[in-house]
Amino acid sequence: MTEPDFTELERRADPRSSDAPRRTKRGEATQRRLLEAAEAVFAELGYHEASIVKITERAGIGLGTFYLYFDSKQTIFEALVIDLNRRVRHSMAEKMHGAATRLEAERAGFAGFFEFTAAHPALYRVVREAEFVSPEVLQLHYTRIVEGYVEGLRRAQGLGEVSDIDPEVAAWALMGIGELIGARYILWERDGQDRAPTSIDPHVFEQMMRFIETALAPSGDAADRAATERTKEDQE
Amino acid sequence: MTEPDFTELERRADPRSSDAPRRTKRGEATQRRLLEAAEAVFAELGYHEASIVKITERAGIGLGTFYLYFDSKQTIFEALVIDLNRRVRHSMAEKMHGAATRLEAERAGFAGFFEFTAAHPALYRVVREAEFVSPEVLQLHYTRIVEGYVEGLRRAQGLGEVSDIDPEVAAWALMGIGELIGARYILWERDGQDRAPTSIDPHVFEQMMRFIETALAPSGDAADRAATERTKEDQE
DNA sequence: CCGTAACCTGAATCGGGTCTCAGGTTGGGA
DNA sequence: TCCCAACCTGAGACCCGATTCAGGTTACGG
Repeated sequence: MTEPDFTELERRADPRSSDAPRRTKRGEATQRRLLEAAEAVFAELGYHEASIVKITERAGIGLGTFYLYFDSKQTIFEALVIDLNRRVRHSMAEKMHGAATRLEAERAGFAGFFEFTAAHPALYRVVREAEFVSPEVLQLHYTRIVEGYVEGLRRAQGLGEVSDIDPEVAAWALMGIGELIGARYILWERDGQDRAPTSIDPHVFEQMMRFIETALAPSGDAADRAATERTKEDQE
Repeated sequence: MTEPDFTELERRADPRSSDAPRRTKRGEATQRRLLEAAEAVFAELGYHEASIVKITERAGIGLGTFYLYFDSKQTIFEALVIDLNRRVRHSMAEKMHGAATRLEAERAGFAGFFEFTAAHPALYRVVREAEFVSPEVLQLHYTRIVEGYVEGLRRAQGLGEVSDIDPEVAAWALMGIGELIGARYILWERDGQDRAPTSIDPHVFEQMMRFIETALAPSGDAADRAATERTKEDQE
C-alpha cells in the first residue's frame, strides 16, 4: 500500500514548469485565460472532442501561444483536474468547518460535495474522465479526499462516535456512495428531466445520510441509541 | 423518475440491425470475431486509442468488412458494453443463487462482482469508460443492476431482514461502494504493486461487508432480534 | 524614442483516423 | 458444374488534430 509520489505529477502539471522564464503581467494573464478556456471546453465537450484550437479560440489567443504555456493537451488537462480537486475539497471543508460531531461533519461534507457537483456538473464530469485520460491524476484526486476522511474518522473513533471499522475502507466506501449518488441524482437529472438540478433531492439526501450514519454508528446499544436520537434533533 | 427507454439503444447496438440480410455461418463467425477483437482492443487501449483498423487487424479481417456488421466504432462499443453488462450480472446472479438471507445474497453478489472485476480488470474499465463514450448505455448498465438490487431489497424488507430505507437510494449507494472499492483495491493494485490481484484483499472485503451489513440492518431492537432468529430458521 | 527580451502568431507539416467503393472471392443450391 | 447472392477487400478520398517554426508585435528600462 505504498502511496505513490505525486510531486513529479504536480510539477509537470504546474504551468510555470515550462522552461521559458515567465515574469510579466501579460504572461500571467494569458496563462490564466488558457486555463479558464480549457475548463469551459473540457467541461462542454469532454477530453477527446476538445482540441487545442478550440481552447485557444475560446481564450482569444493564437494557436502557437498555447505551447509557450503548456506542453500538451494532456498537461493542461492535468493542471485543470488538480485545480478542481482543490476546489471540491475547499467546498467540502468549508461546509464541514464548525460541525460538532463527526456525523454532522459527514453530513456537511457530503452537502458540500453535492453542492459543488450541482453547481458545476460538467466540471465534475471532467474529474471522472481523468480515470481514462490520466489515471495518476485521478488517484491523486481520490487519495487527497480519502486522506481527509481517514483522519476525521480516526478522530471520531477516538471519541466513540464511530465504530471501529477500518477507516480507510470506510472512507473509500463513503466516496463511492457520494460519487454514484451524485452521478445518478445530480448529473443524470439534467438530461431529459424538467426540473433544473440546482441541488440534490432532499429525500435522496436524507436516505443516503441515514444509510451512512447507520453504517458508521458504534455497535454498542447505548451508543447506538444516542446516535439515533441525535439524528432526529439535527434537522437544521 | 421516468425510466428512459432503452429499446432503441439496444436495437442500435444489436449487430444484426445492419440493413443487409445476414444468414450464413460465415457471416455469424465474422461478426463474433469482430466483437471479440473489439473487446480485446478496447480493454487494452481504451476507447480513443482504439481504432477500427486495430480491431479488424486483430480479428484478421479486412477493414471494409467492419462496416458490413457495425455502423461505427461507437456502435460496436455499445454492443460490447451491453454484452459485458449481461456477463457481470450473470456472475453476480450465479453467486447469489441459493443464498438464504438478503445479507448473504448481498455478500455473494459483491463477491461475484469483484470476481468479475478481478478476472477481467480491463473489461470493467471499458464499462466505466462508457460514461464518456455513450452515457445512455452506461445508464442502461447501472439501471439493470440497480433493478435487481431494488427487487431483492424490497423482498428482504418484507421479511424484516433489512431496514425500511428507500431501496432505490440504498441500491445506488451499494453500487457506488462496489464500484469504488473495486476500482481502488482491484484495478489500482495491478500497476506498480507486487501481488497479482486475482481477487480482492479479504480484510477489505470483510470491512466493506461489515459497513454494508450495518447500514442495512433493521433499526428497531425487536425487529433486529427477529431478523437474527429468522436467519437461523430460513435455510430453505 | 530606441533596443531587446518577452511575448504572440497561424500557415504548414505530419500523422493518423473514419468511411467508401469498385471490384474480387466464396460456397451452397439447382 | 455453374451461378449468384452473400461475403470480403484495402487503396484512396477525405477530414481533423497536435505540434513546429520562422517571423511579427509589444512594452519597458535606459
